Amino acid sequence: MSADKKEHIILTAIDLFATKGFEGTSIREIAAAANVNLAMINYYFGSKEKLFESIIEYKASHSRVALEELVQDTSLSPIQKIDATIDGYIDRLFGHRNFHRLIQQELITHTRTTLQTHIVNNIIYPNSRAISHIIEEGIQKGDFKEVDPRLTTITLVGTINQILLSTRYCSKMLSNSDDPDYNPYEDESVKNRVRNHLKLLLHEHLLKK
Amino acid sequence: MSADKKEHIILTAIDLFATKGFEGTSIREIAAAANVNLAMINYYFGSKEKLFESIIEYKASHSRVALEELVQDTSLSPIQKIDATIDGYIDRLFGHRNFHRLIQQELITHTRTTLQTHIVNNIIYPNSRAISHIIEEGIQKGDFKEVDPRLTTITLVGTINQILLSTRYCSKMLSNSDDPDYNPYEDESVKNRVRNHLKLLLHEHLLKK
Amino acid sequence: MSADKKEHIILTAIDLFATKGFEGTSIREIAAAANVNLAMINYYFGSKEKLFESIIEYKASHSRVALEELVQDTSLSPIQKIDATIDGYIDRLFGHRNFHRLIQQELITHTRTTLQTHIVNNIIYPNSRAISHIIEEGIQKGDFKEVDPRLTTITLVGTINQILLSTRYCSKMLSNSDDPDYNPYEDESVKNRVRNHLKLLLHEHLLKK
Amino acid sequence: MSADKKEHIILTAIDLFATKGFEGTSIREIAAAANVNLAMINYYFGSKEKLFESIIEYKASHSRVALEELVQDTSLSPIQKIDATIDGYIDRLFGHRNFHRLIQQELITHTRTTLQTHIVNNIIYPNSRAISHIIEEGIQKGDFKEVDPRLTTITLVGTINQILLSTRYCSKMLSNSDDPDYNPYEDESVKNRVRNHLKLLLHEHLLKK
DNA sequence: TATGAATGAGTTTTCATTCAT
DNA sequence: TATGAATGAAAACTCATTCAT
Repeated sequence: MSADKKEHIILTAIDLFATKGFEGTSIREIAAAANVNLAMINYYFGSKEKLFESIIEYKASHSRVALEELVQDTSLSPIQKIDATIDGYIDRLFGHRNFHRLIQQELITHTRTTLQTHIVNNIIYPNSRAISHIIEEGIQKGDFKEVDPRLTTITLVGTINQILLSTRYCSKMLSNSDDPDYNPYEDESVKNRVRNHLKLLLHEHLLKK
Repeated sequence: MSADKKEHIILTAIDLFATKGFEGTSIREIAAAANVNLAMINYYFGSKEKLFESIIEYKASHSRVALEELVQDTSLSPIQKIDATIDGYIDRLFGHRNFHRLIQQELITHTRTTLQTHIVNNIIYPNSRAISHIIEEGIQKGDFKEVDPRLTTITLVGTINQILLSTRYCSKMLSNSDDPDYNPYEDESVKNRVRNHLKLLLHEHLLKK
Repeated sequence: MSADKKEHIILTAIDLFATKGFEGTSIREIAAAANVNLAMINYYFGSKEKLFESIIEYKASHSRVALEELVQDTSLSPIQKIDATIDGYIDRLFGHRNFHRLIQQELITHTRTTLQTHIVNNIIYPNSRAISHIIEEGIQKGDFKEVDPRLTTITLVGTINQILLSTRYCSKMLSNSDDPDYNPYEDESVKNRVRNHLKLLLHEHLLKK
Repeated sequence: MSADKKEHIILTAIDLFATKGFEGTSIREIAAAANVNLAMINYYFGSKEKLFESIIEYKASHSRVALEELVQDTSLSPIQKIDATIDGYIDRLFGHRNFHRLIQQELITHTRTTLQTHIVNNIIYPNSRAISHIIEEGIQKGDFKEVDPRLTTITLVGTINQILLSTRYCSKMLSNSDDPDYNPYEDESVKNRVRNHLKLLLHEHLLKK
């Protein structure tokens, strides 16, 4: 099978898994939506669960965050790194929100324990730890106040996650919209509003006066 | 069926749904875990989906938040209301974290559209709007800065949700623990740490110097 | 339980069985429709099947046809007996059409073999045989032609059954009506039309010129 | 699945549905009788109800009656058309008596309303109307008396249906047989007797002297 | 490599019936 | 006598997976 087709299946599966959940989606539906043969999915991915793992792997390799490099970067001040993190996070998570929702579901439920461990240890935690390191660096350098680095990280990540959680909630909260067709995630003004809020919030929280 | 038994089934189902998802949990499992006859669940709740709705209803009526009263309360200053909200939210959400996870899953996925609308309109959104109102009141009174009330609310809610999301992530982030038996949600020091972080964060963000 | 209540259940069950079939009707539905306790039906009739038998018994004793007496009656000529049979049959079957449909279903299918034998031997066949006897008597007396008495009986019974079979078919055929609320069986003009047709048909067929 | 296997399942289902009713027959039984996997029936027909619809469709396309052509045929006189109709009907209905019983059950009960409408409008009524047309043509041409065409049609159809209704009733009435193994529908003498009776009956009823 | 057909184990749901009171 | 609660058995249906080609 061409790599293109494999990718096509993965992208189709991400959307379905994200909106219907892993057990709520049948490989029959995925096959139909991706316009491929039902048996092919098992043939090429091995099983439904392996398909899920392939999705994780594919995304992990295609959208790795440059956070670790950011941490190492000596040309930027800690607060500049924080701003860069906010900008990067918002762009990336808003763009891959379905994959992100997938991950979150997998974290909330934990049927596939080893996979969850993998996700936490290799995807979620490293990113959070990198942000924490930036904050710790700022504290050490005397730029930042003696805040709780881990919880500050959680606030940053949690705010974005809360927005990504539910289109409906997000629309109601940020646009007072009940229109089911409105997509707040592709509204640049929403993105800017979030960016500004987070930067303001964290500057106040982190920077010494 | 006695109300006790009905409640027992609901509480059992919440835990299972929360950890394995709605589709990932069979009513067989629920029946076994609750030690009741398989057919009884359908007999008394009508269907698996109706059981889910019963859970929402039950929880909505048993754990209604006193937020609206807090908004109306004239004896408290806006910042005191924010502090009370943080204290109340943390206690309540930590205590009902499984139900809370259930709700979040339902929001991420949206197979049951009308139920989701119900949850957003009647449970999630009213609480968030109440918090926003407190912030707006503070701004009007001149106590608070001209922040974004909605996004500030999202930060408050999102931080707690992020912590509740995954025990594993929370343990790693807040206790550096890989022990699968450690429960950070019943660790008072964790709760206090979160409380202090949120109060500090929001005081800085909201209060005029 | 009062006899009235028992009768009420039976009458309710007849209507449900007639329109949804025996296996297509649950005793739960019957209990709900008759406004009685579900367990009571089993308690008083023993089982669903026994309820069915009770229906047969009840109807057999409450609407027994006077055909046998008609056969014996020496004051009427054979053709007068035929006319009386037509009149009586139409009135009775049109009035009890739901019970009649019940019986017909039971004859088409034959899951309950002994009950079917009972119905044929004690309800259906005796009536048909009585009509055949009248015809045979007419032949013997020289009033009637040498027709096939059994098949002539079947034509008489079959014509009425065909009309009773399906309200929709009957409405379309006899009234050109597609109105789902129209009830041809309570339309006196329809009954008269059927009566006249059958009498004309059988007079021509039976009577010597 | 091969068309043969599909046909095999349909034919098996017709027999079971005809003798036990639709709700009285489980797809398990059908699968066992047809020697196919239980899941395959749902897999290929979609559901039990869809299987039923497939049966109707299959039969409708495989045994369409040539009645409409008969109506148009100008080389035959009306009474010749009637005779041809009788011959054709008897052969066809006797041959497909199980499917015919199926249809009749579906007409008596009416759980599946739209399907019933389909059957009446597309299968039953067109045939009856075609026969009525022949009779009307005979009346117009002056060959036939001014009879009731619709009721005369019902008599023709109803007589055959009455015979097909129940093997037991038919055996007792036409052969005085209580032998449960006797099949009157494959007895040529029975068929001839019915043919002759109907022709005699209708000739007398229709033809001017 | 690719796929239509097939299947066994699982699901939810419905049912007639029985039980405890 | 009467009934709300409970239950075992069976129903229809769905599913991921495998097989034969």
